[in-house]
Amino acid sequence: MKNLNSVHLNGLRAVEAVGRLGSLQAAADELGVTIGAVSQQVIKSEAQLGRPLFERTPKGMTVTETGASILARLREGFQALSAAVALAQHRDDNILTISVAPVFAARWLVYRLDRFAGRHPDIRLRIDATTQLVNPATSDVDIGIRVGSGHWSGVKSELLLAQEIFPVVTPQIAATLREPADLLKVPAVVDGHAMFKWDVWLREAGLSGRCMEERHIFNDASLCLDAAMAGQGTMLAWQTLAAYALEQKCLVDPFGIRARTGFGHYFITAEGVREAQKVTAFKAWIREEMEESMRLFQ
Amino acid sequence: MKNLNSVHLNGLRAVEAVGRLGSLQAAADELGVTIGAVSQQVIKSEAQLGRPLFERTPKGMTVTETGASILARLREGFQALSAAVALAQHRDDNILTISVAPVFAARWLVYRLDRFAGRHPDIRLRIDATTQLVNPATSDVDIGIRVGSGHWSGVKSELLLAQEIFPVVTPQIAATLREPADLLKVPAVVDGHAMFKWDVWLREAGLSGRCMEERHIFNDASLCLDAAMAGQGTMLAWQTLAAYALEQKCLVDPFGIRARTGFGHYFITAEGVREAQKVTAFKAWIREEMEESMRLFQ
DNA sequence: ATTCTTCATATAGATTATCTATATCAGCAT
DNA sequence: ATGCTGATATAGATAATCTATATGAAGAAT
Repeated sequence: MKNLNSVHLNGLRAVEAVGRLGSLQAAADELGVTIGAVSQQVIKSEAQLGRPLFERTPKGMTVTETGASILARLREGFQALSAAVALAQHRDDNILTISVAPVFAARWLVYRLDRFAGRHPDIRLRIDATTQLVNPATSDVDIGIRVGSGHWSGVKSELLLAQEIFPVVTPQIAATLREPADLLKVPAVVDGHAMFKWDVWLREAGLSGRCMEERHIFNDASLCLDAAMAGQGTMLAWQTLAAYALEQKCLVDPFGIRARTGFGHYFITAEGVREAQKVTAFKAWIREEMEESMRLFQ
Repeated sequence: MKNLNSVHLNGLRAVEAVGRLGSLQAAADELGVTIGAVSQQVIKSEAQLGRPLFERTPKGMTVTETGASILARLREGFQALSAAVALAQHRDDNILTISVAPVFAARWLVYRLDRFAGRHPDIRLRIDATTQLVNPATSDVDIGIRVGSGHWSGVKSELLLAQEIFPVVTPQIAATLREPADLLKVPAVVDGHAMFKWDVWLREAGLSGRCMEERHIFNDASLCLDAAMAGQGTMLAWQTLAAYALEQKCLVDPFGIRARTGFGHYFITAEGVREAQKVTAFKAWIREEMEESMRLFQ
């Protein structure tokens, strides 16, 4: 599209408007400039293109034949540009764009969306599932939820839930366990991206210095949980990851021993910006759902 | 498309280029400006649209989700504008655009076009049939042929053929005529737009002061000739109008008396411009065809 | 820990594009 | 002859766009 370097886009727009509207006056009205400006731009554009596009008659300007086919394409072009601008400037205040980790979406949020729709029928969610940290001030996201230290620069973070870890196994495996030390002999499936290690829980369970039989490593926590649900061993899970599987009794926490990792679930919003009502409503709803979800851990 | 008034088209182009090429540097190369210029334009366009279109990462700029759909439309738009510019700047030197009166095209030129194609296989004609006088300097026409005085301002005119008029009738009507005065009793069909009257011919035929029985008036010379060919009377025709009908013996010139109108067929070209070779070739061909066509009047 | 590289942004001021205001021209209608 | 309509030309003001340069952030290499 380097050929556009040899012409002025404003001039092409003037040409298109005159061609479509039939006179300099009508084009000037639409473009918000004077007749003289449009006349100059049309004349200059014809020179840049090396071809007359209009014939001047006492009754006004008529399009030449080749001008007609050129104008048809100009019109397509400016109509597409206009549609782009309309799309950009359109504000649908009833869409809330949230950014969450895929695993959070898949293992906790997706099961609750109907309840959000029931509570807030006027708000539609747009879920951007990504592991990358997002800054709502410089992206088109309204709010994010992430697990981490909470110390991220450039954003406002608000603790939602302190992260606790605990082993999960299938009920069949759980039936073979009598005390926490029995767990040392169960193969462990490992989430390679996890920000914590087994020793954090082992310490909490009074088994400092001991080691798990770590086996398969997964690059996705969801896959890792699937492996545990398939009976391939135990996984060191956290609340939101395991909540639904626990609730459905596909997995159990055999001893109820939980260790804090020092990390947490945080809301992420733009710093120094007054919070939109839909964002406030969403946070309140998430807090209620989280509170209800955590009851099954007591 | 008034919404385009609130944005800068050059800025939208910078946005599109960055979105398509992935970096400020690549976009700057295509647009022929510096990185700083592109950066400023993108930032200003995001402000004008009221929405971020890119997320800035250490590896470069990535498109936001809504940015992607906006950029898709911008791309369509600039591709169409680029196609328009390419179309305008394209020079097909093998197309010759001529402007002739519709009646000249229909009654004389169209029957000879195969011979032009045979003689000049590399030149394609684009025939703009219109009664309006054309100025090749200010339109996209290369050459015109018109009947008139030849005194038109702003153009160069070159006599091709002096206009002569003569009555034409069907062979059946001709068989009933013995001398020119017999024609006075034949109904005359009249071309309302003709620049001459019957008295010009009557004077030449030695019938000054006499009158034809003028009947139906037509606003199109071709229709008028059709009426004559349908046996509805005599028409005062001129050479190029009647040539083909005479050649096919659908009509005859009963007495061979022709009067000069003072008008002529003229080539019309742009003043003070060196003639393109294809224009010269076309004129030479027309002169040969005209010469051959006029032989049947001798 | 330090240095280098890559990519984007900010700023000041120069250059170019675009605009307004006004005068003028051509053709048509009265 | 006059008035109206529509386009064009011109001078100069205003805004858009650009270059040159400095700066900042993040990641890679040492």
